[in-house]
Amino acid sequence: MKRISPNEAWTGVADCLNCNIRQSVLFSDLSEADFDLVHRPIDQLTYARGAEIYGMGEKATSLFTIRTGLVKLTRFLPDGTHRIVRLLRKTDIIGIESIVSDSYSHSATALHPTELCRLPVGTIRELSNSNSRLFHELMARWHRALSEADRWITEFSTGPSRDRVVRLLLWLSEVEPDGRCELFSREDLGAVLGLTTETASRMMAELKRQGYISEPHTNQFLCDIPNLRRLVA
Amino acid sequence: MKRISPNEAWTGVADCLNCNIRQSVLFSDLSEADFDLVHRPIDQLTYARGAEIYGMGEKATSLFTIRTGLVKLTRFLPDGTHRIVRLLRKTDIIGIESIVSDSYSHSATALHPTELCRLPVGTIRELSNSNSRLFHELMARWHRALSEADRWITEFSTGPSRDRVVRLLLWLSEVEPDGRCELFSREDLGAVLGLTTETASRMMAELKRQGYISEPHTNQFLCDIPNLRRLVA
DNA sequence: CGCCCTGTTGATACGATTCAAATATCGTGG
DNA sequence: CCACGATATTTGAATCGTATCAACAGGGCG
Repeated sequence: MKRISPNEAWTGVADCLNCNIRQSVLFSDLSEADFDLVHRPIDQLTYARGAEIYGMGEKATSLFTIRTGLVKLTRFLPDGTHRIVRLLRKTDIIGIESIVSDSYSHSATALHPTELCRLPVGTIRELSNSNSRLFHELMARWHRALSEADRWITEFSTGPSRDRVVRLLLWLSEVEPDGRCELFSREDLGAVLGLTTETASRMMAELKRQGYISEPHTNQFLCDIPNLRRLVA
Repeated sequence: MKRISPNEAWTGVADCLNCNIRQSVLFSDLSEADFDLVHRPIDQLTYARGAEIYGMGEKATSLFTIRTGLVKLTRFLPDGTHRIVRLLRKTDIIGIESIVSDSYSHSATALHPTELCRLPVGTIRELSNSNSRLFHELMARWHRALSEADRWITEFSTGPSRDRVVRLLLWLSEVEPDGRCELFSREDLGAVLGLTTETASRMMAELKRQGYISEPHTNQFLCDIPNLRRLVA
């Protein structure tokens, strides 16, 4: 439940012009001249599993591009309960609300070891005034975020627990080859799907027994995608 | 279940300069000169209860500002089930995805009699190139939409059915004075909260019996806001 | 080695769904 | 304006699924 001593490390200044995920990144359309306008350096940071990137309500000063890893966004309700409202991975942006809001809307925590680029919001604001492509790219990001939120509602918050688990496995497999997918704690799994830890665990165990998934290493699963798909068709 | 012959009516060309919700509208910051750039007229439309405004997957050509009424956005799953993913009301925008997407992400249907202004997406795209305030306003709208989606996940898709119903009643009361709130069918209520029609109905009946809400007219409720709040604190 | 944390499993209680029936409401045409 | 049929809502009883509480197994770490 409680996660203490999160751990974060600075790993260098980003070289955006030679970024290896450049084509899917916020700055993909920027010219070399545009980069001259970026005065403050863009830092690269590494977070360990469980490390908090920012907290809900904290002053929002930066947005982040995920280079590798998996990040959860958590929201807390007044009654003390909480729910994971999104999972973000390579090339996704977290903290995009900093452009238009003073504070972060969620807590962001690394679920897997994660590398980020930190973009000071001032930089983004300046660039987006002069660069309409960046603006369009930003809009597309908002759209993507909203689409994911909608999927969360329809796929991860609706229907019986087994279907929700299956849909999440399929979602996690989307970006990895041959049905590989890396999971995380049963507690977080429950918080994604609006289920208890025990139910999440039971469903995973049952899928394993029925041969839909196997677990070569801890939390490294192999999914029988076609049959899983059939389960939730 | 089935709603046929939805009904829509053109009620005039909008006079944006003298709009009575101008301060909360997308064009609030536009100058008179900006409006000269708006070549195509902005139509005002009226929709009856149950009328479809656009369908999921349809070619997205316009976005709409809600002047009065209540609109549901529905998403359909491959297995045939559906879920209402957002409710939108006065000053909200629907179809904002048309700016960056070819097709609408949801079906939009009027739950109450509804008046809209239809803004051709071309107009928005042109204006947002030259007008950085419109830019910023658009971003703020995306942010608002995303925040609402997050509320949907945490408040309307999590926890026991009674709490979900109560949270929705509080949400509906937010924009109306003294705990008034206008509801809609139990079926839609269920589709908002991820519950069956029967469960939604039972919860409403129980809240009524316990005195938390009363129903002076059909689907016109009076809510005891402080005590309802206490229920979900 | 033993402790703590996470995950798994079991038994039971509770809550939501399902199916069915009765009642209320709405819209329409007489 | 009322009566009728269609539709929506409410209620009931049985079933099913999930939460809860509790116990236990396994792995990692001091």
